[in-house]
Amino acid sequence: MEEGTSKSPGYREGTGSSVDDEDLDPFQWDTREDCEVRQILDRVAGKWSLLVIALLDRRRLRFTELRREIDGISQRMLTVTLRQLERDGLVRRTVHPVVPPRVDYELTSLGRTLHTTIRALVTWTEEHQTEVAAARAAYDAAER
Amino acid sequence: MEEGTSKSPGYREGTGSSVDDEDLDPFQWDTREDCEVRQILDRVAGKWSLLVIALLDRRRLRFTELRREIDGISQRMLTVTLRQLERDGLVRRTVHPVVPPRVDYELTSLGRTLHTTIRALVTWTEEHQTEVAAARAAYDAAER
DNA sequence: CTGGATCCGACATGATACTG
DNA sequence: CAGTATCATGTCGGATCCAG
Repeated sequence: MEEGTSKSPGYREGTGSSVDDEDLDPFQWDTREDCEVRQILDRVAGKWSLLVIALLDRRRLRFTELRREIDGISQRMLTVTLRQLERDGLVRRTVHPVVPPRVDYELTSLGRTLHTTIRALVTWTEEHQTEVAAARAAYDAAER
Repeated sequence: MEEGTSKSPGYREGTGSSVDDEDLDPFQWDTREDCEVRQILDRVAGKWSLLVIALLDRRRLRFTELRREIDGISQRMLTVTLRQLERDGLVRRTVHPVVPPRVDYELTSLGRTLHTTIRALVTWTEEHQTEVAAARAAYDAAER
């Protein structure tokens, strides 16, 4: 491998109890961003991961189908992205032993729950894109 | 500037009607990931943004305080991160005209709503870290 | 068709020195 | 104290060639 294969040298756990409380110290979860949060965040933040997840959330797709639907992705990145998602248990890869190789990809139940969570972030973006754009315009204008 | 100052050459809008529907095509929002979604995602996915946001969600902090609390961040990245967050309207920067320069940083209301949204992703991570870790272990074990 | 292996450029981050 | 400027480096993503 070469890139996002970070071997995660080790991570503490045990504090993994449900954290629904609002008034918790940021250190409770953010300090250890090298452990789990960042791992997932890096996966989600990838240039194509989100798109692949969204596509697979609709229906299972073949390698070529994904390649065609995304259009703009290199087979290299599609492969890398799928491998990462598969390794994290978010995507299931099924190889059909037929003459022309056929491989299907689909979201696992875990992947589907992540997609649901991610949608919240996307929704936030859609709801506040105007405000962010305005803030940027104001900032850029003032910085002259 | 040098890095994440991506000038966003332009982005379509007008389709910006409220998108609260659940059964929408992934293309409805993911294809244009160069426009808004990715912009925000890149900000959130940054190595330090999340940590800074979490810290500021508790209380306003000075530059040095952030630097000391985070411990591991370079003054350079702290500056860059804060500038990005400020440009996006997530953080407010206040300069006090005193003898030894004093600058305060605090989340804007927009930044606070983003923090809330982000927490969902963090929560997901905490709730499923075990499954992800297991999936990785299984994947790595099988790949030999 | 479904990838694996390489080379390479772009950008993000870190380290260090300097300044108002 | 709160940065800015510069240089070094690691990683990500793209292009290309090769293979089962």
